[in-house]
Amino acid sequence: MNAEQILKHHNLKNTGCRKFIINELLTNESALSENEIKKTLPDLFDRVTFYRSLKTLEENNIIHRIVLHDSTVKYAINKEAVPVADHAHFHCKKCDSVTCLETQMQMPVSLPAGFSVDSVEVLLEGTCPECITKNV
Amino acid sequence: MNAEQILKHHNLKNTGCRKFIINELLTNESALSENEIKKTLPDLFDRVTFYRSLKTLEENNIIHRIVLHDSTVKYAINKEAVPVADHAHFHCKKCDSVTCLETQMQMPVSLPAGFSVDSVEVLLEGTCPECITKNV
DNA sequence: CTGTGTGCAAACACTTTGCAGGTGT
DNA sequence: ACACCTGCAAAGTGTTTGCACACAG
Repeated sequence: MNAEQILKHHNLKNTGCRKFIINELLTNESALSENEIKKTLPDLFDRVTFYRSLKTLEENNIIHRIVLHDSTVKYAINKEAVPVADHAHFHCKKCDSVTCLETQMQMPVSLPAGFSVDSVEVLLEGTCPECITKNV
Repeated sequence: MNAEQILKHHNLKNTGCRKFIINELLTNESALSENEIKKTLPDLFDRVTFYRSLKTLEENNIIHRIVLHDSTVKYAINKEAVPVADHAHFHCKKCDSVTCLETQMQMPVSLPAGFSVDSVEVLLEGTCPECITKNV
């Protein structure tokens, strides 16, 4: 599905900013921050429009938000094959890229009594394959 | 160990703001945000001093920083019994409290090939025991 | 006494809100 | 035509930096 199809499928208007965000995320392996999304065309859309579009896309489960340990926020496309609830994220501290790991997640802790858990987020940090091979 | 002992043990000067932060975190079950720490005495120390003290305490492994999915930051005391690297955090969406779960963590994903992992962070979200019993 | 911590002012980055005008359907 | 999206201005929040003074060791 391309950007226009995705938007139509979610009954959202097919606007420039939304299409642009979806396309940037579709053509990119890793999750992107707002600034990284805008990198190719920095002044095409207003900052505010970006925030509102990102919010809309997130609310409609087209993208998901990833918050790193240093508080930076990145976004990634939701893929059917990789349900948001069930995958972990990998943050490479060398190149700062964030990847959705497509492997299914297991419950990481033995659930303590009395807590009711709605969602689990897992963030791995380390070095990604590209950086490991580069730094030989 | 009390606040002064902790600071001395880490070769840090025994200053008011540092003592205050450590004491607030020691006397509290849950992790606290900057604003929550300051709640009891809002104007005792400058905002900037808080940030610098929090940074120092974090760098010296006296406290650790927890970033929630909504980007808010909380801090918790490092306990010997609960190594930072090995415990998960629980965020109650009802009362907004954050708890360090003292149970040992298992590796949540089957490690994909080629990635080198330094650290794992796990954030559970849901409802805490107190809120569950209250809302009967 | 000396190096470090603190307070104040200012700047910066990120995000939200209100409103007027433009656009998709 | 109408609802909704966008751009601009402005404000709010969280955080950092520079500098002069104060304080702990």
